[in-house]
Amino acid sequence: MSAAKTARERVRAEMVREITDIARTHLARDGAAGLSLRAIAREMGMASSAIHRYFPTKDDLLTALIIDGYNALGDAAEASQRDQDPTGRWLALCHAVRDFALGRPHEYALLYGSPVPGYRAPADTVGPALRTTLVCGRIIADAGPTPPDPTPPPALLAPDVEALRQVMPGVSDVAVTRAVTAWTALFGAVSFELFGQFDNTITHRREFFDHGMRSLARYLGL
Amino acid sequence: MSAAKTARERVRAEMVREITDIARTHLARDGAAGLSLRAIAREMGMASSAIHRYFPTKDDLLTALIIDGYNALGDAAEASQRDQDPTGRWLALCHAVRDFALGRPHEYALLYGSPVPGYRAPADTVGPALRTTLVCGRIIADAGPTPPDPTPPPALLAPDVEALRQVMPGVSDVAVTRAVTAWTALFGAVSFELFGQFDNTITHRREFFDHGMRSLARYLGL
DNA sequence: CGCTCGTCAAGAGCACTGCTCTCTTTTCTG
DNA sequence: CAGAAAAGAGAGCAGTGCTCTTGACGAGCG
Repeated sequence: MSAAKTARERVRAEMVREITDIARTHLARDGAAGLSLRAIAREMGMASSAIHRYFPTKDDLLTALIIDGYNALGDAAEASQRDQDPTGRWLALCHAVRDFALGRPHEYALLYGSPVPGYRAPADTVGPALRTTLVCGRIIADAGPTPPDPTPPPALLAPDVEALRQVMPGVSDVAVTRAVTAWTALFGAVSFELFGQFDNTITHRREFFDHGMRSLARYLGL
Repeated sequence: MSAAKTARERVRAEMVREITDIARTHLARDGAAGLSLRAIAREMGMASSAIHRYFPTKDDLLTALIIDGYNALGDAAEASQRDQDPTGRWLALCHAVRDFALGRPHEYALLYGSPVPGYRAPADTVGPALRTTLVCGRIIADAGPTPPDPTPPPALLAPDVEALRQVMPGVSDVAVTRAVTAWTALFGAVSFELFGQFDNTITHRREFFDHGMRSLARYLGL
């Protein structure tokens, strides 16, 4: 009964798909703020008011695009995990994230840039968003023990570390916090490159990124 | 001859100041996309068209706000450098950046978040933007030699490293690339916290950040 | 002093936007 | 087949950035 929907429901799903497809095209061309429901409706040959039947609000459309974006990045991140060497897996993940960001910059900005003002991410986005994080967690968990750190995390952070350990079971406190730092460093590097902070400074972007991520792999004890 | 401007020029400068002040208020309340030239003009009791005499375009207003923002962050970064211990200076810088971001989130987003679509930063912004980076460079340069890294940067990166050494004279190749990685990690951590990636995950944000930055200090060999 | 010219403010107007409301048409269902 | 539900269309509201034209004001020059 899942595939045998009524004709109405099938055409509705098709409309939703067409709307998001066109929206993605416009997003890639003009960025998030350039998204216009009226322009999408125009391109589809329908009245501007009719599009609100499918996405009551522009935020709803953005949410759909964000979920799709997280899933696309999650797909890429998971697909990158073919190697068995932890360092190789980490590097593959890093480059998967970077390639996604460079290939679909506006979509990446939607996910990891400043949130669109007035927009509050609903709960539906956290699941897809977690997929990429889980890939990282698995790498850390599979890599085994990490060299001891001279200053372990303070006791105050114990509950947070415990919660984070859910995505990387069996990992030491030190490795958990280092993983978070490396994780933020990865997205910091990608965002800096994408948002122009490296303009007029770093020319060999890919090599620089690769070198930095290798350095972080050692920092992680991989 | 710098202070003794004509009366017209003085009132003009005052108008520009008032516009940017009101704009900053609106920015803090509604974010960058919520900025409205008409709303600012309304609050000043002037016609919406008159504001274009001072800022021909919305982008020009944004540029002014961005330059002010970089300078405010640069002030905070420089003011944080009282300590003599390299690790202390690094931590002070990190917390200065984080405090700025938490205190003026929309302004931080303007500087380090996704660029406003269609907006291209003019050259006037790179000078103020560099101030904060220079603080970091001085810390690294003052700290002295770094422990050797098993894998130095590839030869291809030599020119980039050389260019980066301008902001941290006398620093080894390894330390230069590590500094960039730590630098991106700092802003990655701040952006993740500010843009909600740590929601429902990390509760003791300040302590977690502090611990991560301390770990990066050791990574930097401070 | 008078006159011109640059600056500034104001108003109307254009082309957009998101969103709502009403009305009609189409489609599914009991 | 008739009624209900869903979808489309159009008009309209309030808002936006930006332009153009029209007047007023003041500073500098002959």
